Amino acid sequence: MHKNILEELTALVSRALVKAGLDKLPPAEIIIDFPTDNRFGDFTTNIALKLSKLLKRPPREIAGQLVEIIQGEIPESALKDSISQVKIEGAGFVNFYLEAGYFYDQLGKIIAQGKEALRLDTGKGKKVLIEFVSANPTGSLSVAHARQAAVGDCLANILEFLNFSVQREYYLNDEGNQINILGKSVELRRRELAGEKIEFPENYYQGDYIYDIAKEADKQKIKDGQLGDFAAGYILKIIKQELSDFGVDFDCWYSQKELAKSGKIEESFAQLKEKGFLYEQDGATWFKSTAFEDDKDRVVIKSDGSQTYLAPDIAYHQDKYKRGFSWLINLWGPDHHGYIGRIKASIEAFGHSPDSLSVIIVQLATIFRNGQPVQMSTRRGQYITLREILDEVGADAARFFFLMRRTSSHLDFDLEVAKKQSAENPVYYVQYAHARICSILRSADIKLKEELDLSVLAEKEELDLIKKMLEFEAVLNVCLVTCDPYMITVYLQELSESFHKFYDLHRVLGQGDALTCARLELIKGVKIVLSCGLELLGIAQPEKM
RNA sequence: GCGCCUGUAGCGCAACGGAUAGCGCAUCAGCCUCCGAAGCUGGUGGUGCAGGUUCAAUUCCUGCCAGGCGCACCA
Repeated sequence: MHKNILEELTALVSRALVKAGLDKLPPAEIIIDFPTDNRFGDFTTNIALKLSKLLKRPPREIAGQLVEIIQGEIPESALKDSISQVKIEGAGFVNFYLEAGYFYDQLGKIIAQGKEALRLDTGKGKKVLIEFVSANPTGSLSVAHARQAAVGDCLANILEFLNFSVQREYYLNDEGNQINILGKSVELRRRELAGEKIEFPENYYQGDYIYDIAKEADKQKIKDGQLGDFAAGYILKIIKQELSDFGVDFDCWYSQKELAKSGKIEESFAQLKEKGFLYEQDGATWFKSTAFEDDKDRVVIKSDGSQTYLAPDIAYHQDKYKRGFSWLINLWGPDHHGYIGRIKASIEAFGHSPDSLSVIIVQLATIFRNGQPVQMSTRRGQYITLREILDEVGADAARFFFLMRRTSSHLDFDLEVAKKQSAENPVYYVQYAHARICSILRSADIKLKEELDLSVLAEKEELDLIKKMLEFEAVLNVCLVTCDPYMITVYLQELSESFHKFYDLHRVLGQGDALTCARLELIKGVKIVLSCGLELLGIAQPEKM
């Protein structure tokens, strides 16, 4: 049995190319793929089409030469029992048709090993730090944070599954201007509660939660000067609880205050200065980010002597590398996209490759209720919070909805649809397939002694289902390459569909021992893959609904 | 003005540059004496506009049109 059919086929094609003297393309150009439709075989490669221009020969002629050599190679290869046919089809595609036995072997492996059979060692233990949410502790988490939380956590799950060593981190903005304003907001509200007439500035935090904090601060007799820290601590506790209820747990809460105290900011400035990337102008200190493809240089110390937000951020990213991470992933809101250039510039200034930092811009989600967008204003403290979404639709539906569009796309999230327990709601479609399988397994009262023979699974729907299961690892790879978990949600709906189709046409129970037994194993396999995918999404795998 | 994201069926969306562009809702017609009908089958309906690259473009590039968001010595 082969660990990975894609690698084996790639190797086979590669050898054939060498033998034919046609190895003119870099090895990475050999791509073995799932065909768009399974009437074109089980795997396909477009290599002949790619070579056509280079060799100035018709693609089908090249394909013919390759197929001939490949057919000669097969008896010597590890795939000799698996490949049934290699054919040229269409414009010059080389399509591989596999023996059914291959699929039975793979199914058997999944049943025997469970989800471990689906695991890949792509990461080889590489240390990756994924930073996400990182909202200021000045109010409840918004919808935007909620989507980032879902995407970040799920991406981290996938990377862990692919054997990366992942740390989830939340950068905590626990000092600075916003915290000062937060403290003053609480101070004013406290005086108001004490009966004093106050003017509440527009740029202060308007939400009602400030009153709650003011009451608590009063009870604990917190001094005015401490209110910022007190309020931030109070809110942070709420944020942690919200995230935890959403199924998102961070390994590290990185405090900006601690960073400032550590002297690391000054240290990074000293290094930048030494390298000649800092200069003074108009009374401010500037980082020469234009040396690295930023639009303009950026102020790090303002003319009044205080630091901009960029100052600790430069040191923070530098510190990520110092802690041993070789791949940094940051999830930011779309309002931060202009920030990418300067942060990449800073890591380059310290000699790191800009490619070692992946910045993922998570586009906004618009909340709808019955088809009408819900208006939001953060400034006035009027926005839908993660807490409200959790209370209204639950963590499972919320996570699935946040993940089911490409991360770079806007997302419409209708609370009423997410609440519906019907086909309109894809999360139930997938969970229903899982529950249905569990139900059949519960009804199956069979203790068969007969040898299990999966080869009785010869129906089209049975083979389609097995093939769909085997696509799972390719889906994980797409998630890795695109740094986007959403493809899993698409895949799980497809796998569920294959299962429902099978279920509708073929009965599992009461089909005679041999067939029933094999079909039970088949649906056990589907359950393993569904369950694995749902687990990566952070969504429950219900046995009953 | 500049930058980012998005234009696919009446609506919401899918398609790693690949072969006959898929799915849900809506709508029309069917499928439960039988493992869960929260399911399945069939019908209707199609890539914003104009160029370019490619053997091949919904996908990549340029321009235009339309929508969303962002453009601080704020964080």
